[in-house]
Amino acid sequence: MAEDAATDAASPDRVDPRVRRTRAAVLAAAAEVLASGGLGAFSLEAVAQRAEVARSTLYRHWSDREQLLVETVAEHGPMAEDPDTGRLRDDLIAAVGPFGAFLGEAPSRGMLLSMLAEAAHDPTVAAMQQRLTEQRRAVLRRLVDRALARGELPAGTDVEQLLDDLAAGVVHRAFVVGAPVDAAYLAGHVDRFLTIHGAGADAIGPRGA
Amino acid sequence: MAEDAATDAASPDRVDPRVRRTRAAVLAAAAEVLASGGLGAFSLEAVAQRAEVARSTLYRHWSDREQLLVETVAEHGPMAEDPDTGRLRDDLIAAVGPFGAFLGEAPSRGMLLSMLAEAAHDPTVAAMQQRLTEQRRAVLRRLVDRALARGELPAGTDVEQLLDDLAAGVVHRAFVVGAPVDAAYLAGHVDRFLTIHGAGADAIGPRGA
DNA sequence: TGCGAATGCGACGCTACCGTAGCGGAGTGA
DNA sequence: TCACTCCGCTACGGTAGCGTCGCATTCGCA
Repeated sequence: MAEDAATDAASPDRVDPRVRRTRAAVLAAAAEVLASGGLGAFSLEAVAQRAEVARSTLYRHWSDREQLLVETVAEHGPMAEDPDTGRLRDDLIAAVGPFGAFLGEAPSRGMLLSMLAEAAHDPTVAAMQQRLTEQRRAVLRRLVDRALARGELPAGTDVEQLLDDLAAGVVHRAFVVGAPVDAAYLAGHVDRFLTIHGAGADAIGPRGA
Repeated sequence: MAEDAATDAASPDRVDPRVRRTRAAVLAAAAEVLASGGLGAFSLEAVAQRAEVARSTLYRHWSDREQLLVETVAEHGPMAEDPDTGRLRDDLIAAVGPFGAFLGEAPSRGMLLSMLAEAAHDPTVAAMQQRLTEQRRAVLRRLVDRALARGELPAGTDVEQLLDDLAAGVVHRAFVVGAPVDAAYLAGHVDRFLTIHGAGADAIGPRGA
């Protein structure tokens, strides 16, 4: 399936540039379609047209609609970095920022919601969704663990609870309130939860404040 | 449209029991279809079959698919009571409990997610969704205001923030974690946020504890 | 320049669903 | 009982999307 190009020669990294181009264009187009029109608009016809690619070409790279949907969503999963500014607050803002901006916009929010909705009755999508969530969470957990080791947080801190609180606020704001997850919100949100979880006063607010 | 039966006679409440039965059966079936298969499975064919009703009958009560979808979702919106136990904690648990149980189950969770996904690119659904959310929020706001008047919460309490925190936790647990919003979770969640928001010690935990 | 692979194009049959229509039967209320 | 309303059934034309196929064309690479 996906390793067709990798098995035909001794150099597995060599991929026909046409293939690379086509796949990239299609996946980008698929994400756009999903974002703007939701699952209902996600037809191979629409994707092909947007990608300026023949519909038959899609079947040369993905076995069916489901396959393309899954891979499209998987592309837009991680969205988290692993900054190391030496200060938990700034690490969190740097890590969550891009992802928050992403799902704070209506189109991408629609895409993630479509995925969550699909996951509710499709084990394949649900498993992938679970995997992506854990992936993002792992990044944040690393940041928090480092801060804990530095003594920025009390020794008995419930890390999982902290991560839940952090994610809950962002998710609620994006999905329910429908407001942008911008820098100002994020800073306030992070500060609030650092306070709640007993971070020292010097760990909260803009650095040096 | 909907007031056909109401305008034909002097007694506006009288509705042909056959109509009442049919509408109820269809709306229930529609909710089931939406919950189990998501938006993709929400065809009039499927709804009619599940409701054990002729497809043509649907067109006698709803103008089109969209109409039926909106009314189906609107039926399952409020889900909030207005208990008055005299204690905020118990009020909140009583009010959120049924709704939490509803969206904690996979099928109904799927239904709400489908609606949210649709709302992301359909103004009609978005408006309705917004209305339902505010409706639920208003119930909770009333409880909190009462508690504030009773002195259960500090005078300067940020009520909207409290409501956000409450909703955020529930939404995150149901939609992202995918865990049931049961009584045990809810009690812990409410207690945590009452503590955070500075409620007196006697306002937290099981009554009398 | 020439070979092979990837793509474009158009067509095919198939399925599912939409929205409409008309007729006969059955339930409802006076 | 009788008129009226609602419903089941069947069929229709139309649209949209799926997945497949064969052939011509273009592109990448040696």
